[in-house]
Amino acid sequence: MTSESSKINSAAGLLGFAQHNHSTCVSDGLATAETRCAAEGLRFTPVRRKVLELLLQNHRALGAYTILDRLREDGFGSQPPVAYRALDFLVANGLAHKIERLNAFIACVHPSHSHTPAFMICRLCDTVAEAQSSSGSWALGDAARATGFRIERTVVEAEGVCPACVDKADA
Amino acid sequence: MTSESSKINSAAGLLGFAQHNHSTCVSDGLATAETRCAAEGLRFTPVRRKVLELLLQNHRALGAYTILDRLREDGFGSQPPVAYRALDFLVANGLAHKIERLNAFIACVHPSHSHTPAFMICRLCDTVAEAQSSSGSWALGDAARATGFRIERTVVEAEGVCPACVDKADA
DNA sequence: TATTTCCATGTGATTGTATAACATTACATA
DNA sequence: TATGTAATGTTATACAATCACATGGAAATA
Repeated sequence: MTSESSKINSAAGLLGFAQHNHSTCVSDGLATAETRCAAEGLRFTPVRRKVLELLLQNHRALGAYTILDRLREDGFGSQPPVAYRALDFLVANGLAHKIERLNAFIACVHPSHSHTPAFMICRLCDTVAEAQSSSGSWALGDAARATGFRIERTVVEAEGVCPACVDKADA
Repeated sequence: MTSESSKINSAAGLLGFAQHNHSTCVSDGLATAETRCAAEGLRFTPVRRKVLELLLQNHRALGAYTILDRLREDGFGSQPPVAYRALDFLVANGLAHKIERLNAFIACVHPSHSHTPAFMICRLCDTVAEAQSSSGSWALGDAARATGFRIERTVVEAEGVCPACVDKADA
């Protein structure tokens, strides 16, 4: 890696903030998940599929109980574990991420390769954009290596105001 | 900034993992807080002082309800808002930080200057070490500037195994 | 095919985290 | 003393996450 910028997707590619044809996000996401699960012998069951579909519907993070409500409407189980188990599966297999700052979940935008995700959260419109970085590229990595701390997972979440909301914010 | 390492305190200085004379941590922390509050016209009340003292007692994050229990033992109010308001005050004034990953709180180890904190959390002994970085130095900053996203706060938390626990982890 | 095994789903109950809403008290100052 | 403000206290409730246990179906094995 030559510069810090190289570690992050070009800004124009940041889904969520950028204009894009959202109609394909859901279908593409589900198709990718289907393929991946088949390839790895994972069971992409109806509940799991439904939850991923809900997460893909917009580039916002959904709380577990919001998801639960939608599941109930669709005739699935209505107790918390139903949602949490599906979410655990999706997160464990890189199809979704948990946004710790919000205690909420979002679909992964590039589930194909393993990565250390980084997020930008707009506090006004709640849109969440996922940036990509290679693992261990953060400055923390240096301090960790020096101390002997073994990093297993890293949470990087920036909170602020997205381009579309900047006008509102200054008003 | 010349290299990534320059953004983070030298590893040896990472309190929490490093050997240090802990007996002064509490008293020093309280004294610093006292001075700062006086200087800035903030009221360092008994509850707030007690909560900071509890947080300073070890380099671990405490949940709000653990704090609440200790407050009750000391004759303070025992309902959630009592703890949360004190914690809000401490966080707002840079005397403590919230560890989002754990939904828990920890005393700041260098409350003197404003900073964007970064944490290393040991999943075995629950020790949390705070590293320091200048704001905007993270790789995310580049992507943010390019997109037009205005970062107001950044959460950086690494989870893993601390030097002291590495042996246990591999067993 | 029958059976066993494993995994996923479902439910009820419980614990933990956080805030809303409102009443009261302590303190500074006019 | 009267008044405004900040802090504290209490009740109740919303939201997040997990435990324990029962059921059912798909896949593997005999």
